[in-house]
Amino acid sequence: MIAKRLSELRKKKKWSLQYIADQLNIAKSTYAGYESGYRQPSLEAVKELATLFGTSTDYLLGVVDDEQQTIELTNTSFPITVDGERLTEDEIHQLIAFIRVKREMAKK
Amino acid sequence: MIAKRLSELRKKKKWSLQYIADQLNIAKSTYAGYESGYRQPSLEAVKELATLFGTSTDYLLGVVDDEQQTIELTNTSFPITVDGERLTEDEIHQLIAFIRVKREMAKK
DNA sequence: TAAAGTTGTTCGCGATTCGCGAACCTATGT
DNA sequence: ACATAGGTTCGCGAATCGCGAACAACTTTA
Repeated sequence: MIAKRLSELRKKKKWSLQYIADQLNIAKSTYAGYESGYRQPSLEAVKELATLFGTSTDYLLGVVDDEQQTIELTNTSFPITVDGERLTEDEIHQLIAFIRVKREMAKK
Repeated sequence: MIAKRLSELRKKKKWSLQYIADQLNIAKSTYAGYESGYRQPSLEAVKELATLFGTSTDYLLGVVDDEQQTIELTNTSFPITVDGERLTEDEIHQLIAFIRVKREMAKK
């Protein structure tokens, strides 16, 4: 599974095997092994690859199928900030209302 | 890192080494090696452990901490949705502007 | 209370897998 | 034609794996 995901992500980014190998400080053939399924990356390498590709290890390992996490504002348990300052519950509700009104008006 | 996390999680759940080993179909000594740091679990084992503990591989591997992740709107790394519908770049900018204006007015 | 389990730790063993450079092919550019 | 870059595969030595065994410290059972 990780082999397929790595191959897809790399092609999407149009990166070469050598480039990724350089970023992780491993041999080109080593990384090639990851993509072909001939080798399994170390846990450390998996972490670095997730960072490099801007995705999660859960995605690389196939635990989840979404490359990127999406944040649903109406149902989020995460703190949300603007300019580093956290939004209050009320502010988030205002933003949601704003978006809903905006969309409703766009329909007419 | 994974060793520490596994040990913490197992104790929190009050499970024995043997119980986890049975769930993963590996030897007790093998799992013990994971917790002591003497061995590294396979990628497959990491996935199964995340499922068993009800956590993410990102947490097990130490990519993220248990602390809640905060989403900075001005640095939108994730897609954001309201009622399941994704916000456009413009909409996000409007929300940011809205919050900034609101804060500025609150100062006066 | 003696015997039988349970738990967690560590060890050595054989087998597996790792990471590497080398070699090779194809395509592209000089 | 030659050089360069990307991608694939191979064999090698070294590192690591997963296992059962053995052990001490408790806890449970008879």
